[in-house]
Amino acid sequence: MTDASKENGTGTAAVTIPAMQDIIGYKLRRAQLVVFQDFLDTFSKIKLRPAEFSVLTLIAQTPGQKQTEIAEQLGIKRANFVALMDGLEKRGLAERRKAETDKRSHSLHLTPEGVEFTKKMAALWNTHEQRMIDRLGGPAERDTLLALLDRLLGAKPTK
Amino acid sequence: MTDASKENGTGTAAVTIPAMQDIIGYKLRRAQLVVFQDFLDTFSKIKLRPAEFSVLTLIAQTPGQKQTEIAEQLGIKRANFVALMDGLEKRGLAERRKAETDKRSHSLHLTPEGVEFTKKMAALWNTHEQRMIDRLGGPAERDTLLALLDRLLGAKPTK
DNA sequence: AGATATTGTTTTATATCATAACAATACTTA
DNA sequence: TAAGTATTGTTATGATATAAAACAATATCT
Repeated sequence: MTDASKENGTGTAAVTIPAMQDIIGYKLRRAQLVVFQDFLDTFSKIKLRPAEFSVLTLIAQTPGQKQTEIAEQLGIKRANFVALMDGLEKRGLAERRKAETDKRSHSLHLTPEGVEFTKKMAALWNTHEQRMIDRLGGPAERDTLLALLDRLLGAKPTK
Repeated sequence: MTDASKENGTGTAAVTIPAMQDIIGYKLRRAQLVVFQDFLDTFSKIKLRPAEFSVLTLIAQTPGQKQTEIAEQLGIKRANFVALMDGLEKRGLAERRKAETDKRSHSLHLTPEGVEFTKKMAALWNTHEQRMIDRLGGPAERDTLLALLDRLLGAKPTK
C-alpha cells in the first residue's frame, strides 16, 4: 500500500508521514530538473535557454502574433518577456514589427537568420527529446507520460 | 504520428518544428508548476514552503542526520540550507544539536512542537496529494506516473 | 605533526518571477 | 464626438531560488 492515509485499527485515522520518493510534486520537480539539465547541456553550444527556445518555436509556428499572446501561451509575464525578446532581437534571430492595425502592439517574426537558426535548434532538440524518450522506454511510454501530465494540467483551480 | 523526425519523401530527413504541447520537458515544467501551486495554496495557511516541508519530512523520518546529509538528499546546496534551517529553528519546529562524535556537524531533530506541527502538516499534505491523485484518475495512474518519472531520474549524466 | 578534507557559515552573483506604475494607443459609452 | 476605461509594451523594483567562493573549526590521512 502506497496510500498515505490508512486505518490503524483504533478507529482514528492515522496520518502517515509521506516518503519523499512517493510524493508526486517532489518527483515531478526532480524529473523536471533532470530533463532541463539535459536540455541545458544540449543547447549550451548554441547558447539557448528553454524560454528562448519556446519563444522561437511559437514564433516559427505562428508568425505575426503579438508579444502578449506569445508570453501568455508560455506563462511568461509580459514584463519579463521584454528582456527575453530584446535578447533574441539583438542576436538577429527575431524582430518586432509595428502592427498596422494596432499601433501599440508589436507583431513578432523570425529573421532569415532566425529561420536558419531554428532549423539547427530543431535538430538539436531532436537529439535531446530522443534521449528522454529512450530513458522512458519508448514512444508509447512518452505518450503515456504526456497524457498523465495533461491530466494534472487539466483543471486549473477555479478560485 | 507525434514523432518529431520524419521522412519527407525527398530522401532528406526533415526536421520538424516541435509542438510545445508535445515536448516532454515543457509539459513536465508546466505540470510541476500546477502541482506546486496547489501545494502552495494548501500550505499557505501554515506558512510552509515545499523545501521546508521536505526538510521537516526527512528529519521526522530519520532524526539525527547532519545538515549536509539532509541537504544532499534534497539537492539543496549546503550554503543555502543554512537560512532554511535558521527559519525552522526560529519557528521552534526543528533544532540543531552539537554532535558528540563530530564537533563540526549539527545533528538535526524535531522539537516537540515540531512533532505536533508535522502531524498537521502530514494531514494537509494528504488533502493535497489526494487531489493530485484524483486528477490523475486514481492510485494506479499515480503509480504509473511515478514509475515513468523514475525512469527519467534513473540515469544521471555520467559527465 | 603536518598536510588535506569536511562541515557549517557568510558573502556575493545570477536567474527567475511577480507587481506596480507609466505613456501611447485603442475601445466603450454617454 | 468627448470622456472614461482598458490594453500594450515598457521600466523599475522586490522577492525568491540557486550557485560559487572563501573561511574558521574540526576531523582525517600519511
